[in-house]
Amino acid sequence: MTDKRKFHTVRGVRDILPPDSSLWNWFEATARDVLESFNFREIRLPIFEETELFARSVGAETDIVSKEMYTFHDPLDVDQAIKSVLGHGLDPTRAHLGSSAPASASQIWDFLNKFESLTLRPEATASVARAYIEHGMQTQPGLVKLYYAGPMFRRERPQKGRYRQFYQIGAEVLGTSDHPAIDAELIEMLTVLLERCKLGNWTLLVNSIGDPNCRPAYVELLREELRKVKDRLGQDSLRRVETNPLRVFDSKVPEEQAIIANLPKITDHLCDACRQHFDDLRRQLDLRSISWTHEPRLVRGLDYYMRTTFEITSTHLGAQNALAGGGRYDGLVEMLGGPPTKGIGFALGEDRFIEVIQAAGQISAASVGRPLDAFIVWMGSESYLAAVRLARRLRQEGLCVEMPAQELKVGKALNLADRLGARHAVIVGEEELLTGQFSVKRLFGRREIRTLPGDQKKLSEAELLEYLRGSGKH
RNA sequence: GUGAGCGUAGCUCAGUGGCAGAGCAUCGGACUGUGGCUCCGAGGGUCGAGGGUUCAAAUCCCUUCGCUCACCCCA
Repeated sequence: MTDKRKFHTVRGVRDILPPDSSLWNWFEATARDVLESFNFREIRLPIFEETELFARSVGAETDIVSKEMYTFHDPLDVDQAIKSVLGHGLDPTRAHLGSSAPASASQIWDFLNKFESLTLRPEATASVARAYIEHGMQTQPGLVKLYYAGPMFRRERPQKGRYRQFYQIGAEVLGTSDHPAIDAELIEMLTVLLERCKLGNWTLLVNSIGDPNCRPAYVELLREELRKVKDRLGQDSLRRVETNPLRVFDSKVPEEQAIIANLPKITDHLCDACRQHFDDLRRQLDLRSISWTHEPRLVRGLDYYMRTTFEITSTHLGAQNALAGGGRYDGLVEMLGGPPTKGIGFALGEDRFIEVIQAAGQISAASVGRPLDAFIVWMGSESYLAAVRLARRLRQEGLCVEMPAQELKVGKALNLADRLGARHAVIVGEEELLTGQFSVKRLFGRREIRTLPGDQKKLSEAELLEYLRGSGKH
């Protein structure tokens, strides 16, 4: 008896199939090209890290860390941990309590959590900071400019533009300088990528959320103001007044919008240094002809952000309309045990970029995918050998070639070539073996005008190569 | 975690108490050295799953699972 159960992807993750994968590959290649043109270099990072890294950098109280991470324990490590405890004559199920009471499952879990706890990365800035410290990159000349690409994991309910395994490309600038020109150039880089993707319907939002000098006082002010109107706030906002007043700005409750609009703006309460930095940033954007909108409500969710925050939004997406977001995080590296370091970066959502590129319709999988240059039609065992050799030769020359494994009737073969989207059919049969000339037939797509006859010519192998290479470019 | 909508063939869907259907797609034939068109045919289903009502359930009721969108939050 075989189990007939069908396997399927788990919630929130998905397969990316051809032809869509062509568009993904194009996008990634384009992004790499743009980022490297700004002298960013790729850093390849692990998919999982110590849980503690994310807890410390992203913030233990954030949604990401408190409820969205995929955390697990390496069985070997757990085994070792238990043995080491037993070796000290301790019962692992009781040792943590210091009493003889049996431990509950959750207490045991908490105990094991003290040992190697690993987490699938929910974002990658923490990993970059870790790598920067681990490899002593502060000794490198100039700024350290890195980019990464790959999947991230967050356990959220999926919806349009949001997945549990999603893909990000991010760029980070680390070093001793926090000059606003760095921030502006990073944003400029994003706009170049948007142009390369032929996207028009996007908006750049910028803000400054101050630094440890000025933000605490502002947060307190905000809390005071919110308490005055607390009877008009919803449950979510009410809770945030105490936990994290800045988050009230994220509320989408219609009744609260008027209240939010009247709240004091953080940019009116920046210290001199932060104000200067924000003013300079906007000047730097202006001199690059990048249009921006000051969005005082833009407060990013991760604890490590300070001063500059920015976001690119698109009208083509649903509720999850952020294509990319980022900001400055000057204290992060030091907080993780590294040298005092300035830093800024962004992450862009590949899933969302692809969505918007498809909606814009300027670039498609069909237009960037690799075409099938030739389909080889062969007849009889003698022509098969010649066909195999021809296929190898054409492929060596960089052409994409398909050849049926079994002999097909000519009509069938051409029909298949057509449906596969081949640009040419090359016929190898008795006649061609005798003359040394291959019959090449130009194929037209199913949608093209049918009255055009496929022009057919007889060419030697050398001529054939030339012909296929020449007509491949359009 | 919460709410709403939706689950019938590979895809898009019709069928609202009486034999499980259509279009597209796939495969074969008409058509053994020349494609798209046309025509003919075939395969493909636990009607998401489980239970209940009924002579009879894809259809009505209950439960459950899944998907989608939205909230929360973020890329």
